[in-house]
Parts: sequence; C-alpha cells; structure tokens
Amino acid sequence: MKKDIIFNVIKNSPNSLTAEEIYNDVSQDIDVNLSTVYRTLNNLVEKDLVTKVVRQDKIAYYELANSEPKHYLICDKCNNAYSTDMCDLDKIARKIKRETGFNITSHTLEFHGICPECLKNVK
Amino acid sequence: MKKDIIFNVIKNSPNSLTAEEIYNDVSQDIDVNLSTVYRTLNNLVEKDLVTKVVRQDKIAYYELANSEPKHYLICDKCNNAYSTDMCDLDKIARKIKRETGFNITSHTLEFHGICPECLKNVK
DNA sequence: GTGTACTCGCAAATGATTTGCGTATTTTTT
DNA sequence: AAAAAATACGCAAATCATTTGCGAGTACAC
Repeated sequence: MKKDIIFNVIKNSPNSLTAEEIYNDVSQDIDVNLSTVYRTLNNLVEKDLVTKVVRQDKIAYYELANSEPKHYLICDKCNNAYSTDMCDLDKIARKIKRETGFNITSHTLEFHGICPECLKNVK
Repeated sequence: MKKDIIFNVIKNSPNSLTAEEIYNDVSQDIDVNLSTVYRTLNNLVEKDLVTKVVRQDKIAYYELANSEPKHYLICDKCNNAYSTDMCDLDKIARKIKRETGFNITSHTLEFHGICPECLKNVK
C-alpha cells in the first residue's frame, strides 16, 4: 500500500523532506492524494518510524526516526539545510536532567546563517 | 503610538509571548486590532528589537532581542516552556564556523520532555 | 493648507495541514 | 468464499496562524 511507498521515500532520502516534496516524489510512481500523504505521515510519526520537525519557516520536515540527531545548518540565503552532528547535546541534556529534573526525550537545534556557497556569491 | 505599547509588553515579559498573548494583553489597555499586532511585531523583528522563534507547535513566539539565547525546555504535557542557558552552543557554533565555513548568525534549541511538575502527576 | 508618510481597522486572502464523508480495498470472522 | 469489520483513500471543505489590500484617519513637513 501507499504507506510503504511513502515510507521508502523517506528512508532513501539523505535529508529531511517536506510533505510536498514527498508528494511530488511519490506522485511520479503512483497516483496519490496530498491528504493521503499527510495522513500517512502522521501515522508514521505516531508509530515512531518517522520524525517530524517544524523549522523556523513553519514547514514540517520529515525524516527517518532514530536517524542521527536533528541538527541543522540552514542558510538564510539559499534556504538549504545541511545537517551536522557536530554538537554534544546529549551531554548537555543529561546535565539539564540532572540539575533540573526535567525529563528530556528529544531536542531540535537549528543554526541559521549563510552557507559557504552563498558567502562566495555575496562578494 | 501602539508600537510602543506592544513593545513594552514584550520588554516587560519574562518569557516569550505569542501574538495572541500580546494582543490579549494590549487589548486590556487600548483598542487594537490583531492585524496591527502582527504588523507591529514584524516591524519590530525587522528592526532587530524583537526576536521571533517558531516552535514545534508551529506558533511564533516573540521576545526581546538580545535577551538571553533561545533555549527552551518544553513540557509535552503542560506545554509550558522554561528557558535555560545551560548550554554552550556558542563554542559549538564557533567550531562549526571554523570547520565548515558556514557563517552562523543565530540558532534555536528546543528540548522536549516532561517537566518535574508533570512527572509528579503522572505517578 | 496641502502633500507625503505612517498608522490602523476591517474583511478577505494565504498556505500548510486537517477533517468529514462517502467509496474502495483489505482483513478478519464465520 | 461470502459477510462483516476495519482500513485506506480521494475529494472538497474546513482550520488556524498569519498576511495583505484597501480605504480612512492622523501626523509631520514645506
């Protein structure tokens, strides 16, 4: 069924995707409705197979759950998102847990700025 | 003018506010339209007086610019947001800049989990 | 005083996402 | 395998935060 096809698109994508990107991709192979994509996506998120992250642009991005942490470098010029694992947040999370008693289960981190590509073009 | 009143609400609030919260607050004193609040907010953000952060709930939160970094502990039960500065992201940002050439200008960090209050009630 | 620039309110538009509902399609039960 | 129960899906309309067009009101400049 369509759920598998949608899930595969996410599984095979190196970066997180919007519902629309997923819809466009899936549409090339099968006939599907955008609302079905959204419904399926919510389903996959509920089942913890997919992670949904809302970024500053207010659009939800989906990616495989348990894939590496959701830390992005987002270029404010070209709007591309690069992910990075260059961050030791787990340590910080543990510290917060220890010192505040807040039971942290997930986190999102978004760096904004200008990517090297765009920096070149500015000059 | 109304811009000052709106700005003051933000200035005097210890935590970040939604447009609607600001609207409700301001409405107690003066007659104002919600679209004016939004327009003013965008204005203040443009002038770098106010910072806008979109959280995972897809709602924009506004706070005084240059106030401490935007790191939140958000409880998924009560939905309260606690801010924390217990994180050394500037160091990480510098490292990323150094190693990738990405020119980072800002960042947002959101921890999700259950706050100590709600943890108590669960049991 | 007349022009020019803001500031606002109001109603309508936007855009991502959700939902109601009727119809297929699959799965379970007998 | 047929009937019953549960899902999956398309379509159109609804949602909800936020934005925008437009016309009226207000302020400050020449």
